[in-house]
Amino acid sequence: MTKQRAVILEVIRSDMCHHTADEIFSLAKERLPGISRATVYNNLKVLESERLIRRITGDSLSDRYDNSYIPHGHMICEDCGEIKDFNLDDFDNMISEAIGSEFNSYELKVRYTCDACRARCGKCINA
Amino acid sequence: MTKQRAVILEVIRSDMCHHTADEIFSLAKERLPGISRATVYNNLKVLESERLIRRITGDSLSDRYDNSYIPHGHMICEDCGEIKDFNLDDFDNMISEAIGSEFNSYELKVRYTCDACRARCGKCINA
DNA sequence: AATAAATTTAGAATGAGTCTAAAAAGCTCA
DNA sequence: TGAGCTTTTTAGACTCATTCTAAATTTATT
Repeated sequence: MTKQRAVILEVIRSDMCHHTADEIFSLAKERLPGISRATVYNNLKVLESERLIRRITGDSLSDRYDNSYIPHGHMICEDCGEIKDFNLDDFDNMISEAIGSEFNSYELKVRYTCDACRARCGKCINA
Repeated sequence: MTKQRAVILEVIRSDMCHHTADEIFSLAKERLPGISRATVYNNLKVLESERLIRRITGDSLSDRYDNSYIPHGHMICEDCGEIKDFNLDDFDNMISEAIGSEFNSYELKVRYTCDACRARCGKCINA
């Protein structure tokens, strides 16, 4: 565990946001000004292979990283882009039954409009 | 509906595979040799906005396209990469309850090892 | 300390997808 | 039909996230 790797892990664990590699790079840079982008990418891979974080794909142009390796649902507001975690009871068993096999992991993304964005009347000039 | 758009839609509908934009471009080119990559990308967007196809992200480097707009699960073998569709009973209601809101769409990907790949003994020389 | 192995770094390279501006094809309605 | 307008297509330039590379540095091992 190099100091770079430790800082990257701390950055990811310091909040519940789902940061992009570039955001993680910027945040890590505040503490290790010399850190390189490649180091961030390298370590994100290592940390995921060590099951300390989880990459989540397809929410935006760039991948994001979750501070938990354990699969769970992500709900994404299509208006403001906010991503929140959620869980489904007994979901692992449901999936196994549905696909007729054990599985390694899953990714579940739900796109919706959050309350705050729904409250805003999209048609108003003052929206 | 231009002839380019029609051919692209036919390519996607002609099988149950989940093709990449580049595969669709190659297949369309067999029928319309002059077709351009940009046209394929443009039309994939148009077709999805018309709810005739669905883009699926994060399975590989490039996005893939599903010949159905209706959300359903994808099971992806981590060994051979094959993607198959599957469904979960009453899943829409489950999600709504879990997130406490209506939603627009979902994406569900399960990574596993398919029977064929599991049958192959990864350690054999003749695998 | 000496050697080997792993990590970091900067910058070049890759590649999916987007953008642009000009040409072509489709519409519309007189 | 055809003049004028809109939409689509095309080729190629461009963007940007990510990967690769090779040299320098750090860490681990004897």
